[in-house]
Amino acid sequence: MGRKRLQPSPDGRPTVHTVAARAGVSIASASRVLNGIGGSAETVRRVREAAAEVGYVPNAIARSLQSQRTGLIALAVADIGNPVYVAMMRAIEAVVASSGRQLVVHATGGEIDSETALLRRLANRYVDGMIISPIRITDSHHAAIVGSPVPVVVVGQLPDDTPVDNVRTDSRAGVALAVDHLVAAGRQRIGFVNGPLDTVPGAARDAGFRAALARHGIPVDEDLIEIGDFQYAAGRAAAARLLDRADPDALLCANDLIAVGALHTLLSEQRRVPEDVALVGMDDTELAQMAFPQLSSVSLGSEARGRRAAELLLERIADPDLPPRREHVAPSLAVRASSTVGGPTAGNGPPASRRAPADGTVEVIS
Amino acid sequence: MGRKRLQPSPDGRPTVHTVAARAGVSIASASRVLNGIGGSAETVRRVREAAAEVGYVPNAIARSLQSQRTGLIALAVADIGNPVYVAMMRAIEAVVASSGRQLVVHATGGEIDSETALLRRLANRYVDGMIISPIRITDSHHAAIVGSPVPVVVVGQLPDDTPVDNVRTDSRAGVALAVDHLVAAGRQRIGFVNGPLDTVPGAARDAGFRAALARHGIPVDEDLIEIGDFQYAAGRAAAARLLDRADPDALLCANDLIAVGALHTLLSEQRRVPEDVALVGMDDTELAQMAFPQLSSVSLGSEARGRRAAELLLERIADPDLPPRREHVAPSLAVRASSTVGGPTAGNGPPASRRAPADGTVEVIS
DNA sequence: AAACTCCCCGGAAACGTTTACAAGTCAGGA
DNA sequence: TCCTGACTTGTAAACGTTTCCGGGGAGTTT
Repeated sequence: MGRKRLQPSPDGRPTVHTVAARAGVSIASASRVLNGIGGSAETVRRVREAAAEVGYVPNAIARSLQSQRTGLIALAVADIGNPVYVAMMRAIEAVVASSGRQLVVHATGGEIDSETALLRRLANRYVDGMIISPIRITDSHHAAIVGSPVPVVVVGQLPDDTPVDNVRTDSRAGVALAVDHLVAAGRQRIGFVNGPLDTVPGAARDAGFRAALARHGIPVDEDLIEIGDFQYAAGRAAAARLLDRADPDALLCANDLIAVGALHTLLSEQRRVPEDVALVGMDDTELAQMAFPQLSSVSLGSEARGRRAAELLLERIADPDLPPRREHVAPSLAVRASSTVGGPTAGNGPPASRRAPADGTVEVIS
Repeated sequence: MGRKRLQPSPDGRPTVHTVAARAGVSIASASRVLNGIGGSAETVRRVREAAAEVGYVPNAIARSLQSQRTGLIALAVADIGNPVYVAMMRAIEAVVASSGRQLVVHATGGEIDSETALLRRLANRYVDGMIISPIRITDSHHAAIVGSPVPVVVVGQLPDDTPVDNVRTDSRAGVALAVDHLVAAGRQRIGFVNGPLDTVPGAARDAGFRAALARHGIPVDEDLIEIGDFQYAAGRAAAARLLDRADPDALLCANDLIAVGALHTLLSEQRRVPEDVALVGMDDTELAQMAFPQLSSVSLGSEARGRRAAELLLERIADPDLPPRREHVAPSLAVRASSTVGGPTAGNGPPASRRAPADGTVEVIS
C-alpha cells in the first residue's frame, strides 16, 4: 500500500508535498494557492507560510511536463562573435520577451554535428520553438528540421520545397548594390574577399559578384577574388594575399568582420582608404561604424529578419496548422567614408545613423 | 478501471506507449530498447521498426523529470555584444561540451529584474547549473543566488560572505598595471574613461585608478575623468567631452569597447596615437587587435575565468557537498602599438599573439 | 531430474506538478 | 425546513519517461 510521501525529494529539496504536509492541506490546495487560484484566507496564509519556511521553489520541469510548454525559445547561430548575429539576437529577444517568454542562445560553431545535435536535444521539448540560422544546409539538417517536434523558423536560404517558415534576404542583390556603387564612383578593378563557397551565403555572394560585374561589362579577374572564412583574421590574411598579386582600386568584403580585417591590412600597407582603395563590407553591423574610417556596408536587414522570424515563430506556436510561410527582406546600402572620396568625411560630423531603407535603395549617410 | 492508453499524446505526437503498442511489447521493453539496454534480437527489431514508422522522438522533459537532470548549463551575461563575454563563453563552451552537456546563453541586458527572473526560471531545474556574471549585485541577486535549486557559479566580485563558488580577478591591480606602464613611458596627464560607478567593475576601476596615481605621486584631476556606460558610443562621447576640457597625453579606458570609441574620437580630432595620446583599453578582447593601431589592453583573464568557472560548476554538480570555493585570476598587460611610440609599430610584422602571462606581469608583444 | 543461473519481459511505481471531478460546508431564499 | 448555489477541499488521474521487482523460460550444472 502506497503510503503518502511527506518527505522532500531525494535530493532534499522541498516539493509541493512538503509544503502541503506542513500546512496541513492537500497537495491540490497547496498547488492552487501557489498558483494564486482560489483558497480560503486561512488556507492561503498557512500554505504561503509553509512555503516560505521550507524555501519552496517549484520544479519547472514537472510543471512543463504537465503544461506541455516551457516558455523558452532557442536561437542557434553559427558564430556568436559575429556582430550580425548579436543584432539579430537583440531583435528576436525583444519580440520573444514581449510574449512573456525567454530567449536562450546556442553557438554551434557552424558544425553540422553540433547543429543537428542541438536540434535533437533542445527541440525535443526543452524549448517551445527554435530559430536557426544555418550557414550550410545538409540532408541531416533538412531531416532534423522537418522532423522537429517543436516549430522551427529558418533564417537564410533554404531549399524551396522545405515545408518550414523561412525569412530570407537577397544577398545577390545586396552584392549588386555594392558593385553598382563602386562602379558609379569610377572604380574598375574591384577585389572581392569572400567566405567559403560551400556555404550558402558564400555561394550566393560569389554568384552575385560575377553577375554584377557582367552587367557592367567588366571581365572577371580571378586574381581579384580571394576566399577565407568569415572571420577577421581570414579577412586580414586574404586581403594581404590579394594586394600582393593584384592592384585593386576597391575591395568588397563578404561581411564586416572580413572588411575590418582587410582595412587593417590596407592601413598597414600604407594604402589610403578610400583614396587608393575603396572598401565596402556587408551586414552593416556596428563594427562598420566602429572602424576608422567608417565602413560602407550592405545591410541585409538582420534586425528585420530577426524580428520577422520571431513573429513567425510565435504565430506558429499559437497555431501549428498555419501553412509554411516564406518572407523576404530587401537589402540596402549604407554609404560611409570608406568608399567615398569627396563624400562623407572620415569621422567628422555627427555619428552616422544606422538606418537604411528597406527597399533595396542606396542611402548616403553623412 | 484505467484502460491503457494506446493512442499518441493529445497533440498527436507518438509516445513510448505508441511505439510499444505498435511493436506489441510493454512500454518497459520499448524504453529499454530505445535506450540501448537489453532486449532480444526480435524485440529490438520490432521496437526499432515501430519507432521509425511513427517517427518517435523522446520527450526530453519527461526524461528529465525522471532522471533529475537536463544536460544543459546556462550562462547569463549582461551584454552579449561585448567581446569579452564572447571570449568567456567560448572557454566555458569548451569545458561544458567536453562533459557531454550543452551550453545555452542568456543576455540579461544588465537589468536586475531580468537577471533574477532568469535565475527563477532557468535555474528552477531547466538547467543543471548556471554561470552568471552580474554587473551589479543587489539583495535580490544575493537571495536568488543562494536560494537557487541548482548550483550557481559567479564570475566577478561578490560579497565575501556569500556561500557560492566564485571566480574573480583583481581589476584594481589591472588598472595599476596600465598606469604604471603609462607613467614609465613618461605620460603625466592620464585621462580615464570609466563605466558607471554603481557597477562592481566601475567602482573597482575607479578606486584602482586613484590608488595608482597616488602611488606615483600624481594628483587626481577630476577633469581627466569621464564616465559613460561600458559601450562604444559612450566611450566615443565621453572621450570627446574629456578632450574638450582637458589635454591628456594618455587615455585609459575601462574596457575595449570604450577604448575603440575613444580611438575614433582621437583620430577624428587629428590626434596621433600613440604620439600625442597613448591609449590603453581593458579586457584584452579581439577588438583590441582589430583596431588600428592595435590597442594595448589589460587582460583580466576572461578565458581563464570562464574555464575555471565551468570546471568549478561541473565539480559541484558532481558533488554538491563541496565547500564554496573562491578563485583568483591575475591580470596582465598586453602592450601594443597604441601606447608605445618607439615600440611595436602599428600593424607591421606578424599579427600579435593573444597570449599574456597569468601572473600579473607586463608583456610587450611585438 | 532437480537446482541454479542468466536473460528477457511486463506490471507498476516513481519523478513533481496541474486539474477534473466529486464531496463537503455554509449562507441565503423559498 | 429544505433546496440551491457558491465556494472550498481532497482524491486521483494525467503529463511521458525510466527503473525496480518479480515471474517465467531456456540453458547449464550437480
